This record gives sequence, C-alpha cells and structure tokens, in this order.
Amino acid sequence: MEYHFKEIEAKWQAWWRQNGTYRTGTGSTKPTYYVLDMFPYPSGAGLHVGHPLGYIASDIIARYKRLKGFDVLHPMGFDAFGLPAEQYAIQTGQHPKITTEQNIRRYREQLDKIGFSFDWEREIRTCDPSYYKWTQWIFIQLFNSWYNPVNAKAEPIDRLIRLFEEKGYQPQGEAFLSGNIESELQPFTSAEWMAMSEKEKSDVLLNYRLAYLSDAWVNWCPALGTVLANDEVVDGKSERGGYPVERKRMKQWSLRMTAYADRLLNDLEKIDWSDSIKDAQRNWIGRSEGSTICFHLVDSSGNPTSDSIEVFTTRPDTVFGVSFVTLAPEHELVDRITLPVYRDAVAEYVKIASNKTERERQADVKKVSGQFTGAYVLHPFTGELVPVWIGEYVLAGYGTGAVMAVPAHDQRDYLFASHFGLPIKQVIEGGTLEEEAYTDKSGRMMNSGFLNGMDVREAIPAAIREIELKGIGVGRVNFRLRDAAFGRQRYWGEPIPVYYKEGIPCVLDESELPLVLPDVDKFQPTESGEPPLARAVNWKHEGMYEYETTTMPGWAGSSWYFLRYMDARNDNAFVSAEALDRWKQVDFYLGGAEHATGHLLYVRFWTKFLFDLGFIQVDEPARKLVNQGMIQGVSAFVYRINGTSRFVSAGLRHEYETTPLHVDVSIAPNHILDLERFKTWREDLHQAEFILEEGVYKCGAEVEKMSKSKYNVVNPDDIIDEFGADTLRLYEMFLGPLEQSKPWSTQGINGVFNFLRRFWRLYRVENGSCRLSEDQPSAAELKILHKTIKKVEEDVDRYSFNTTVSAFMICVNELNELKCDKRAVLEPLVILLSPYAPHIAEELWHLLGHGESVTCASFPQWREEYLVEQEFEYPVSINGKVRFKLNLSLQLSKEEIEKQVLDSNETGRYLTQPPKKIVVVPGRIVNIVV
RNA sequence: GCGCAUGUGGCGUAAUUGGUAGCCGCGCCAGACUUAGGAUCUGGUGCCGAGAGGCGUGGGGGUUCGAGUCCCUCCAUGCGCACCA
Repeated sequence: MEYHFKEIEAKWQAWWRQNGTYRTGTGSTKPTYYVLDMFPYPSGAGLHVGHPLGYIASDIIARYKRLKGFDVLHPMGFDAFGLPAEQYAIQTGQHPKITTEQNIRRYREQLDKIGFSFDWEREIRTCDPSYYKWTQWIFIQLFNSWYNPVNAKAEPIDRLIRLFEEKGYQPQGEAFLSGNIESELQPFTSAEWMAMSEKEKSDVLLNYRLAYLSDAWVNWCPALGTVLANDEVVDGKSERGGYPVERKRMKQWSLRMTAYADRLLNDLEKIDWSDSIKDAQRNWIGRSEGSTICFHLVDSSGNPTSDSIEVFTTRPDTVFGVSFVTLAPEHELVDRITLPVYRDAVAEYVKIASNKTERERQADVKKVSGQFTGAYVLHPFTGELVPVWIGEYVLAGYGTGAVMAVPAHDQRDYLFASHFGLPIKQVIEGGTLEEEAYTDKSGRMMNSGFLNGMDVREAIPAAIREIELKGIGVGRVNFRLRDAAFGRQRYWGEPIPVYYKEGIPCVLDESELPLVLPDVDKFQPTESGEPPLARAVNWKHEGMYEYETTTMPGWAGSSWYFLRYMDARNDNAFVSAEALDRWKQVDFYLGGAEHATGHLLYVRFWTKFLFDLGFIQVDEPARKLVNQGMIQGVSAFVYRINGTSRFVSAGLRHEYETTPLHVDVSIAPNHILDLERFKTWREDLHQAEFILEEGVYKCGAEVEKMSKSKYNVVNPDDIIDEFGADTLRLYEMFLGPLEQSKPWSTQGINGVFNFLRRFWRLYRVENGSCRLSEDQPSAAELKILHKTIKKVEEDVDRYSFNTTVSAFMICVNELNELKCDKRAVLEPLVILLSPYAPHIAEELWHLLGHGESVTCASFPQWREEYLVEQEFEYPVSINGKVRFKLNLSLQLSKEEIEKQVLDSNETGRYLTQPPKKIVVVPGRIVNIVV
C-alpha cells in the first residue's frame, strides 16, 4: 500500500487531540524535563517556514525525552500584546483584541498541522486578564521592593522605611543607594524623616523602589507616539517601523535593572548559553572600573567655591594630564557656571544639541563640537586652573555626565583638544602624539607627581588610593546598562496598576487585580497628547483617583511566562509552590538570537528579582539556551527600465537604466518569471512588456529576511499540502545545523519525501497490517539497528538533527539492501523515527498492532556487542601516506598489531630500512615512520 | 574601531574532535524497466590527466609520523556593540 500522508496526518492529529496524548502528567514520579520555545507574536502574516524550525527541533527533544522516561513540560502560547495590532487598530478602528484573536486562531491552525506535541491546556496569552493579572502583581512586588546592596538582593521596601525611621539617611551610608540614582539625596535624620509629609516620603522612596517614577531622558518616537527601551532602538530608529527616535525628558516609569547589573553579568558563568549571547549581554551591561574625582569650581578671583564637578574616569592614573573638563550639554551645572559673556553661545550650543535626534548625533560622531563656558575648576593635585567646556561627545546618562579630558591619552579628548587648540600634556612615556593619542594601558608615568616612575598598571590603583585618601573621589564601578523604561504611551498593553492620590503614586492592592484594560473609542493619543488610555471614561480608582495611563512594554509579559506554564490555570497565585518545586526552571530553551539584549536580559532580571523575594527557587530562567538560525527568504527581482513599463531579464539589465522591483516568489518558480501571472499580479502591470534572455525572463535573486513586504514568504501550509508535515519536519532539520542561518530553498525536499516513502515500504503494509517476519534478525541487521539507535541518541544530545536525518536514510538504504523484514528490527525503528516524523510513526506503530500511542513506548537501548567489528581494515601509512590495507582483528593489542604489520608481505615492498617508530591507533590506522 | 561567528565539490552539507576529506541528500551523466513519472532500480560523479599519477577543506606560514580540525598571520562574509570617559 502506498504512503498516503494526508490521511495519516489528519487521522493522528485528530486522535492525539481526542486522547489528550500530550497532556503533561501531574502526579507522576518520573524525572521532569522542561522544553520551552520562545512564544510567537501572532502577526497578521501568519507563520512562515522559518517559524517552525525551532519548534520542530524542540518538539523532537520533547518527544525524545518522553521516550527516555521523562515527564515533559512542552507548552506554547502567544505574546499577544504589541504594536502591529494597535497600528492596525488605529488605521481601521478594529479593536486589537479582535485582530489578535483572529491571528492566534490562524497560528494555531498552522501549528496543529505540523503535529507538535504541545500541551495546549497550558496555553497562555499575555493579553488575557487572567495572565496579566500576575504581570501586574509582579509590578506591584517591584514597586514594593528596594535593592539592598549590603545583602546584594531585593527586599521589601518596608525594611528600608524602618531603617529610615530608626536611623534616617546619611550619605556615608551609601550602602542604601544602588544603581544609577539620578538625584542627589540630602541627608536626613530619623526625626526629619518622621516629620516629612506623605508626598515627601513618597518622593524619597521612589529613589529606591525597583519600579519607580522619575524624570528621565527617554527615547521618544514621535511617529509611534511612545517611549522605547534602548534595545527597541536600532540605529537611532524604532525597531518596529523604523521611525526616527529622539531624546526627551519625561516623567516616566522605569525598572531599576541597573541594581542587578553585577549579578546579571556574573551569573552568565553558571548557565549553558552560547558564547555569542553571553558576549552580547556582557557588552550591553558594559561594566567598567574606575573612580570619581571632584574638581572644585573657582570664583572670578580664582578662589575655590563649594561647587564642584564630579567626573568618572577609568584612567585615574592620567589625572596629571588633565587639560580641561567637559560636561554633557544636559548637565545640571551648565546654567549655573556659565559666565555671562558665554551665556548666549552656550545656550545656543545646548539648544542645537538637544534638538538633534539620536540618529543625527550618531551620524555626527566624527565631527568635533563643543563650547567653552568661561568657568574654571582647580586641579585637585596641581592646583592649576582647568577650563570647563561642554561637548556633545559627553553623554548625560553615563557615569556622572562629566569627564576629565586627557588629550594625550584618550582619542576623543585628543580630537577635541586639537580642534580647539587646547594643551596636550603627556603623562605616560611612549607614543608620538603627533597623529593620535597614546591609549595603551602600559608604560612609565611621567610629569605626574607622586605617580612618576610607576607603570600604568601600578599607577591606577595608586591613584585611586590617593584620591580616596584626599577625599576627592571614590573607586567606582560603572555600567553601560541603563534602567529599563517601563511605560508606553500605548493602548494595547498591560495597564500599570497604579493610581495617583494627591500626586502620590500608589499601587493597587492584590485583591483589586487584574486592572482590566478599559475600552476606548479611539486608539490614538488624545488631542492633548495624552496616551490613549486617557480616553477611557469613568476609569478611576474608587471612583476618584486617576489611574496611570501608560501601559507596560511588550517585554513585560514575556519576562516571566516560563513560570506561568508550570501552573497556567492558577487563580490564586502566579504559580503554585508545588508546580515550582516540580519544574523549577527551563531545562532547554530555544529561540532566536535577536533577543540577546532584550527579552533574554529582562527575563533573567525578573527571575532574579522573584528569587530574591523567595517566590521561586532558581535565579536563572533557563539552564540551557540554543539559538536557532534564521531562515531567510530568497527574494526575486524584476528590473523595470526607468520611465517605461518594460522589464528586462536579469542578465541583460546592465545595458539599461533600471529600477529593481520585488516580485512575489510564487509567480517566479526557480526564478523564471511567469509572465502571465506577473501581468495580473498588480493593477499597474497589465501593460508590462518584457525583454527576454534565452527565451525566458530570469529574475534577480537576493537573500533577505523573510517578510511580507519583500514578497519572499514561504508558507509551511503549502509544503504540507504537497509533501506532508512529516516531510516538512524532516526537511527543515535536514537543511543544515540548527544554529546556522540559511536561505529557504526546496531543492532536495523530494529526497526527504522519497526517504519517507522508502521507509514506509519497508513495513510491507497490506490490508491494515504489516507483513513482517518474526524471525531472529541476522547480525548484519542488528548492527544496522543498533548503529542507528546509538547515532540518534548521540545526535539529539548535541542538537545535531541534520546528521540524524542522514543516519535514518543510511539505515533505510542498508535495510533495503538486505531486504530486511524482521519485526525485531523494524519495530524499534518506528520509535526512533517518531520524534522526527510523528504521524507516519504513529500509523506504523498501530499497524504493528499497538493500541497505545508510540509516545508511550520507550526508547530502545543500543548494545555494544552488536556493533563491535571483529575484523578491521587498517590503512597502513608510511610517513603519513597510505600504502596498503590489512585486515586485522580488533581483539589484538597494540603490540600484536605492530608485529603483524611488520611481518606482512606488504611491508617488504615499501620498507627498505627498519622503521624509526610505529604509531598505532587501534581501530583507526597504523603509521610507520622511517 | 571593539567583540562574536563562519569560510570544505555545481548546491545543502558530513567527518567518530588530530587518524583513508567529501558520508547523506539535491543536481548531473550513463543504463534498465515501464500503462512516459515530480515513478522505481543499477552504475558513475571533487579538480587536472588518455593513463600512471598529481592537486585539493579562503590565502600564506608553523607544530606533528599525520592538520578541515591545533598555533600565528592575512583575506572575505555575516551578526552584535559603538563618542560609555
């Protein structure tokens, strides 16, 4: 009987659904294994062939682990809040809830066709109130917590309040501060604390809360009308949509992720993630060690004042080379210190700088700009007067927003000094300084007072010691990582569970959750520029207090979803203690590398926070992470001759002035354009004429990201229709190593399809059963089986699925050659194949007479004794060159092999002198060195 | 500029991790069979060469009896970060 994939796949997909085959066990005593995919955002375009790549790989692992006796948690859900649904809503008035619902239904249909073993009873959607209730709950925990640097963990804010009540706050007790706290706190005593108003207390506490409201510089995207996090800005443009982004100061909810910078960095060592992801995170966190130094400002007669500028430097050793100090244009001291003569020029410079978008600033990187303020500071060691400048190259958000400029040993300072004719003072021997700064961290100190004669490596700690001794600064670690902006001026997101009572932000009580997203009449911002939620009518806490109108960012819901799957239907807790105890953390996490500095950092942050408060037992979300490569699309192009409706074939296009145009890959099979379909493809192409080459129109090809706008999307449904889901699954795995990006191509898919047909034929299906022999298999047959079992097992352990598919093909070829029809060989083979091609395996398993799903089978054990070769053909090489081959027993010892090689007739033909040395690798090779 | 990957036949790739480079699949060539197919089967297929043989894993150098694999160096491509003091 033929292999009818359509019937088989429909039949078993229905059967699995009816029988709840993939429901995760609860009371089982089996060991557990948690396999997680990054859940998709359900976009309107549907799944393309790139999406399932990772899902197939993780499904193989999940099914394999089940066969190996594990209780496997393998859930799926939808990251359902997000911009595209909202943009669509703004354009059409369609509620994003409805579009999202439709898209999810479509995704689900597509996923079901591929035969995944997801436990859909645990499905979660981030936009579901029963889910975001707990996202809001976690926000409340963040608001009610601070980071205690003494214990290096988050603690309830009540504990800090008690400390204030008992001891007040002294600046020396810096221990209370954490992260990049922006405002300088004034010290207060416990009595002063008690005397503060509620509002004053609230303001102080906001400096400590892990979710806090502050005036902050944000990435503002006018086109989207919202604030974006740093990882959502790419090249000065929004990640979604590519709109320009500018800097803006706003009242803004943020999460104090910087408090966790150290742990996020150090704990990378204890997780099994790829080097590239870890490096990207290290880079993003950007730890650098150095020290702060205070420079006192002087008055008009040159006497020191109480005002000072604090700088951060990683090169305190070069402090004697300081020839000016530069402030960021946004620095708070700029107004205060600028001399009247320079006021206009400085105001002008600050205005130009602040009006620039992020993108313009980046484009101007090479251009030096700056302005003198007229102010001077005292050099803390030499007492010399040092001019104070402002310059765009100094960033307000990093360090202290001020730098000490050492032109001789820092390239940016060098360019600045050269441009404005400021002195360049060498303090380290070496380098010429004629062309560029000498920035090596080695060499002997000169012109540097107490540091003279030291090497740079000694000078750095020595300088910090002296700076601390003089009380003008402290050794400090700085991070590039910023706190995460958490409010979005959008509708389609989780409402932030905060209301304002006399200007004081208050969080809702747990019992009041979820704070459900209210309906609004329109989805754009209000006329006064308020977020869309400001349109909600009668939406007030206790009928009187205004709610926060920004919503949470897209990454909020995905920062803890892995926990919710453990206990997805719990109404009383975000996850129960029993479920946590059972599953603990993700054993295998699979997803795209593009989330390296976004989702993958946020989810680690939230996990650590929940761990600190004792809600969970692990402080990392996933033990093992694998990034699947992207499947790119191969776009097809036609070339329109400028100003005409004539199109020229790719090979001839250089003879004309042309404009390339994306054309849908479906009307250009094998990159040969279907002229008739092209003409009807779009209205404006009816009149198209063509210049052909070799009788056809050849399209240009380019590998690009698969996307609707590039007309290069390949839908998995089409492949399934033609070849079946099992072929799709095997083919996607066969395409190449999982982690490698590759362009989609169906070249060779029929090789995989033919393999499945050959596999099917092996089982001799007739009239509803397999006509197999019950005889004992031969040694050769057993060897093929056990070799395959071993290979499949080894490959899955190193996520090498493409080689496994090859191993299956070899196995079938060899069994075919032997005309093997032994049940004892063919039955275990079905189990082996079932993770890869579950439908055909399930069908055969039942045809072999089993009533239960193949999922309930156990993975066969390979046995060494079937694999051992008694004889081995040894290539014998002389000086590395293979000369002859000898059949020798593998049982022989190294010495015996050597002896037999030398005694063989063959050696005489090649050896004219006694060998110097013989190298034997048993089972491999013999090499004779002469 | 810094960091991380990756370079192997016409193509996708493999190589037991230092041991006969090119498994498996696509494509191609030749043949068989046939109710002419997107079918099945057999043989062949890295390059040069009629052949013996020679050359071959981005280039160059090194270590080793032996290198796709290890070391140095250069080149190319992809990704990430980037005025971070």
